[in-house]
Amino acid sequence: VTDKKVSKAVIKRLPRYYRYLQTIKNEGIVRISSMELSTRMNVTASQIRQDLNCFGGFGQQGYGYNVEQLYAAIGEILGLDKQYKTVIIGAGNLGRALANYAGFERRGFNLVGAFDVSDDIIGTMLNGVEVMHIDRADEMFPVLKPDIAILTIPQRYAAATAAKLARLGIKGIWNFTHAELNAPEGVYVEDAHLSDGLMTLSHHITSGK
Amino acid sequence: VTDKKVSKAVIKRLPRYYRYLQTIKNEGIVRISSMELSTRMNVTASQIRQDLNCFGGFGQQGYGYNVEQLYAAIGEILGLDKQYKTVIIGAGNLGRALANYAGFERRGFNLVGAFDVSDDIIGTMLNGVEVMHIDRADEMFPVLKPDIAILTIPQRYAAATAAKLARLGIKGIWNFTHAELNAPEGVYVEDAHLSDGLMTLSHHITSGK
DNA sequence: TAGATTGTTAATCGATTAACAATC
DNA sequence: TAGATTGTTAATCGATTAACAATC
Repeated sequence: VTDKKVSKAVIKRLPRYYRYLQTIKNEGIVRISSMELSTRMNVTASQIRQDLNCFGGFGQQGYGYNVEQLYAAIGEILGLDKQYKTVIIGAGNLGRALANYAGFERRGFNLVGAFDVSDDIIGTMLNGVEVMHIDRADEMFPVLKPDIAILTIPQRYAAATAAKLARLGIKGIWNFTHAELNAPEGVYVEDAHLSDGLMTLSHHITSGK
Repeated sequence: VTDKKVSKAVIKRLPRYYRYLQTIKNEGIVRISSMELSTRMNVTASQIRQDLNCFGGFGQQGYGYNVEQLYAAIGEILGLDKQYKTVIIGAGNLGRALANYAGFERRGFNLVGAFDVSDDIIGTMLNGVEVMHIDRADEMFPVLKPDIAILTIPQRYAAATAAKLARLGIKGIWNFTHAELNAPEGVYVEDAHLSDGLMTLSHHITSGK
């Protein structure tokens, strides 16, 4: 698995390959050619071969790709063979839904903590952990050692909280707030701006696709 | 607001412009040049001018852009001046969280119905509407006339349900399931594959950004 | 009028697709 | 060996950036 120069566009396509390969694997298919896969996924076979080759030769001439093997390889590139300690920052509706999100634990994202500011929420249980006041983060982070923070708080607290998380040594932030966080050094921010999707949707409906 | 040939890349950037302009507007700034905006947003001024020009000349030479006006114009392009009737299909944790999502109503997305299959959930209230059994969709859709369906159900029911929604005349589907829906004719599908974001996040953490 | 900044065309860059030699 | 299909290079396409004339 030797990386060449891998463009951001390629990385963004990997989860999609991974999802399709999972389905194909579950159908009991053992091998697949770039051509077959391209038909299923509605992309060009050329792109598939080009993309996969960024990470080394997974295929075999005259045969194609071993589904199981390719699935595992992409999973590894995506870091899905690892375990991640995760905390929820903001245990409101969305935070709670994400904490209970099924695919979450299964994919190696283990909830180790949850924080909020509301008295109504603090002390309640969330997927096996007790929700604490955010002020206890400083004391708890060295114990919990979380890798990833899921940020589901109001926009106005986002920037300061992100800075604090960075200071406490978080590696990645999954950002569900409206704010754009300019990622602190060493922290990767993955934005999940739900409202952007909603706007794109409304645009397409209104303009008639 | 005359559309030239507008690329998909441009459309996808509009929500981001919209968000920034909202912030700038709230700061009380009246006019802004492409240069100032480019510094804030960390894109090139050239791209901003190019993008905005797809929809006609919003700016003025020697002056820049009127923030209020540009904000309103982009909102209109995104169809945010309209109202949309929305139904939740799958009133589990995520569905309920989205239904209660603050920015939702505010942006013109009005919940008019919610459907599920679980006896525990049917009959409960969700943001002002009573959750019904999905089998009642056929009877209720002609009454409710929803524009958008938010799909938060298990993957295995996704394809069949999407087909049903299309048959009942839905215009757009906000897809939170793992499944890739090949959009039925006349229906726009906006995918919100949350797990993709999580995979990208894990990749970046593991490979060290 | 002079200065500023857009709208727009041309140049560059990157990403996608096509083609084919290598090889299983 | 012959057929199939990859890995990889070259050609094309589209999107981004630079430049500048138009104009407020």
